[in-house]
Amino acid sequence: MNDRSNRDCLPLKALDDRALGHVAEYFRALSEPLRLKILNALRDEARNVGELTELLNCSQANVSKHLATLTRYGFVERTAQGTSAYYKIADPRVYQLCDLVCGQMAQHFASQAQMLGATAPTARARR
Amino acid sequence: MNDRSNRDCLPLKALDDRALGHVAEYFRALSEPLRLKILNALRDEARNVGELTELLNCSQANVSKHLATLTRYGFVERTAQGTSAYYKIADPRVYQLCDLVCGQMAQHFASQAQMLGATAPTARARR
DNA sequence: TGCACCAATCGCCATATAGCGATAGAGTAA
DNA sequence: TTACTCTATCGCTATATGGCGATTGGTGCA
Repeated sequence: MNDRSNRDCLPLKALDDRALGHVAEYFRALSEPLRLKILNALRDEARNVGELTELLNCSQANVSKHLATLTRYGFVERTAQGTSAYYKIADPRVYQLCDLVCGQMAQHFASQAQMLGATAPTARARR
Repeated sequence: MNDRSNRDCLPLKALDDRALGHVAEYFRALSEPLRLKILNALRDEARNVGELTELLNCSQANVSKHLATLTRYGFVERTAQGTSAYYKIADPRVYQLCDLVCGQMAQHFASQAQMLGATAPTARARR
């Protein structure tokens, strides 16, 4: 890996194939609703697996699996405490990502709505 | 803060399940290396499918399919020109997303390396 | 020790999708 | 028209992964 250079940010443009694959994996880690829910639930406070299982209304096995994914990519941190495992947000900047996406989505939907309103009494075209 | 203060950006915290699913889809659209390559190739200029196929060294069918995905989520725009279809970036802010991810990844790797360096004389693990 | 609880992992199934070759369809030039 | 080019789509296979129930492993308590 010839990855010296800037400490905190290589622009996407300069990424080689391997690094680009890592970026893709990073996005993939955020591409599951349940994982986003977990991040949401951890926004203000650390929680253990049982609490998350109850909050998210799904199986404990699933929560554990998704927490493992989030941990692997550095989104959350694990702290053992008795027989429990508490997870907390490791890097709050992940919310910047999500909020940025929300903003772009909102604008995308708005422009789509505008386009539909402007051009189409016969909607459905524009494929 | 349950108010929607900002017009164009609902914070992730306030999203209901459906919207959260959309955010996840958005991230998923960016979770394929080939799609990121396409966005990279379109960073400075519009290109048609044939050009992209050659640049990315993969099948034309794949390029078309991925372009359809990127179009569906509003990342690129299609312009027919003769028998060709030219694609260009629709919202340059997607690069903000990618660069943000790159920065977070870099920091993540750095802290991992530091952790390994502190605890492990056997380097090479790096991941 | 034995029991109770919690979390992580295993095996399995169902689904989604990236990739491929082949083909259809639209546009252009002869 | 016919022939050619370019793109989009179809059918298919292989792979990845989310979800589930069951199990294992670890910790604390009686």
